[in-house]
Amino acid sequence: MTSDPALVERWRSLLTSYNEVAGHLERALQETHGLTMGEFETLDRLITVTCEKRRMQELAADMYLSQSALSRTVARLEKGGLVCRSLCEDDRRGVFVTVTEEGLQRHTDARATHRAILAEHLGAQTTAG
Amino acid sequence: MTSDPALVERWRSLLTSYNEVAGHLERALQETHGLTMGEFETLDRLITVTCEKRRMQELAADMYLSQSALSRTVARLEKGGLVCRSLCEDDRRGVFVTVTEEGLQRHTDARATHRAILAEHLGAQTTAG
DNA sequence: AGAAGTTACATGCACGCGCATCCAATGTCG
DNA sequence: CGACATTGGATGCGCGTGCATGTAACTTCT
Repeated sequence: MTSDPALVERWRSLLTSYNEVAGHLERALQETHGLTMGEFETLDRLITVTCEKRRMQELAADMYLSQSALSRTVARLEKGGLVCRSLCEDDRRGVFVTVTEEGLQRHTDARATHRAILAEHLGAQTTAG
Repeated sequence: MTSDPALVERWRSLLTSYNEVAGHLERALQETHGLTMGEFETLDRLITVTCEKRRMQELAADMYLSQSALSRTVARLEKGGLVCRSLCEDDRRGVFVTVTEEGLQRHTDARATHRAILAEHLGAQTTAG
């Protein structure tokens, strides 16, 4: 119970797989599209969703980024012209995030890289490297 | 081919699982034993192995940490008295890393926390949360 | 309405990371 | 032996993160 080697094994696999893929993904996205993995994932979440505007907290709930990390990530994306932050009138604490056309374009470009890296480094190992 | 939603799905699962577990693990290890996840994993590698001494690069190859990250991690562990760095006489560029008794003790303590967190946050989800 | 509590996001701070680079010790070749 | 490339590891630097906190906008309770 307390000594469950299989569990540790699974964790090491997860750790290895994650770092393998994340490392390559981060590098590839960065040097090809100037995007952090978190930035790409954020764009991805923003675009995948049906409604065009999303509030920060919805985004945060959807993904793994902490609230502060998301805040800064969106700030960076906005600074790069990839998204817009606009005030929510219903609840003026809230912030809506919208993808700009440039953001959409960048995401589309980056998606190719993304898929390629996944295929290369995640496709090989069936379940756990 | 280029559009393989299953692959992306797997990646998102991996991402979510990893961050879920890693987050809790990091916090738990930190506040209970004053160890980073990387520090714990390093100790773990050092101890699991049969031979008592390990060279930096062997360690690095075994785990996901980059060379620089490992260097600093070991430096921190040494500063905390958990490992010792000793020169390798055969190749005086090399550095041997040895776990001290205190390091062994700390690892044993932390292992319990480690297992508990894994059971709690990795045991629940069968393959991919 | 006014005070106290809660929620949404931003920000100061310290920290670990990767990359590029530096330094010392080997190895190679003429 | 001396010059050049290579390897093992340490370190300067910039960056993204989480935690704790700050600020503004709701909410609740009296």
